[in-house]
Amino acid sequence: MSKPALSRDALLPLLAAHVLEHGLAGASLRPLAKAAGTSDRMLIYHFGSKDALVEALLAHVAAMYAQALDMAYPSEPAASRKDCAQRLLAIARAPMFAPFLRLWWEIVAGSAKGGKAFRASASAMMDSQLAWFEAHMPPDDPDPKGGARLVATLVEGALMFDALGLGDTAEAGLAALEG
Amino acid sequence: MSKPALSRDALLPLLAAHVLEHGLAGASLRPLAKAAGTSDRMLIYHFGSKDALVEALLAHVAAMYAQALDMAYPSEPAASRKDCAQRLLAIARAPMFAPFLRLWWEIVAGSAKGGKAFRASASAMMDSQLAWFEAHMPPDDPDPKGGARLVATLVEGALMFDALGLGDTAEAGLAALEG
DNA sequence: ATGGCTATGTAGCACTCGCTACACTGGTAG
DNA sequence: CTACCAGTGTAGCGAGTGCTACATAGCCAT
Repeated sequence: MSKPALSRDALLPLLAAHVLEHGLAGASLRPLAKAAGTSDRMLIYHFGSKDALVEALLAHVAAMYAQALDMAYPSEPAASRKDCAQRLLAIARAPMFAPFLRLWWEIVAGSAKGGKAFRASASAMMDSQLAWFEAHMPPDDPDPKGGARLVATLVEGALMFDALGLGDTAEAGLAALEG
Repeated sequence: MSKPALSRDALLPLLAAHVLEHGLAGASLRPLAKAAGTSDRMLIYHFGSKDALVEALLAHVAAMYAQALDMAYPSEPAASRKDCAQRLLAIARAPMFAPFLRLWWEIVAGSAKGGKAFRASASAMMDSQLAWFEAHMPPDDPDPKGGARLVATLVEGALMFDALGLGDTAEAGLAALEG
């Protein structure tokens, strides 16, 4: 109420940009502060602690991601689930998403290790994505909600292969899908 | 030739155990050394540098993983790709694999960021897994190799949802698969 | 003007990091 | 016996970590 926390909002985009470029793991206060044009002293002042900063940062990145998905909205409806998965994979592979994906796997790893903030951010990003996927399912799909989850599972699996440099395997997997 | 590097082999299992339990990200020399009953001094002595240690460690973990897969070999053949994916997912969810999965997502993240050792380890683990999956495909599958890649994509995607605490979504996705 | 609030700069603390210098052991080869 | 050398313990270096103490500048209400 009385603490509008002005500067957090101004800082977060700059911090997010730095993290998207350099990764979250090795992000320490002084480089982050430098990237945002301020000092470590002020980051702690505004966010209270590094943990709180990371939490706010992850929430911000999730919001950025949701917005980026909206931007990417081209999309005639797909002909089949397979077609849908292949199209969505192609979109996710666009260069603009590469930094997000690099960060995404860090978030998944953090979430797997039990990080609360990581999991919250991951859920937010996944919710955006599932909703977006659901909106792109073929119009004649008998179970769009389940289909979207299937497609999401496929696309995420394929993106994992991409992250490993095994894009071919991802292609082969999707190609083997019936439909 | 003349440097058999005895102790590396004795050290690696202990180091691997520590990393599987505590994660790779925050693994620094002194705790690692303590877990292995030696000193940071000796770790550097035996491995040359921390990077080299991590590289050896990841290779070792990949070998452990391949062996763990063999141990888990129960397996009547599956009735369908869907059945296959669901069975393999159930196996991957067994408690004995939980530490591997936690570490796995760290490796994926490291690989996505371009880490050479991470990628090599990930490829080794993925190769084991693909071979194992291929051996568990339904016997009447027209394209076992492609099918195995499809199933792997599905299982990895589902495991990612698990890591996010969204096991239900993973279930829903697999359930929506035809067959 | 005065006091209190938010915001900021400068220094620094206690700690951990990867890594190294130095001294010393034991065993083995000449 | 001597010389060497792989292996090990102790101590420490320089850099970086999250965070804090202290002083101070500007602003706004009394």
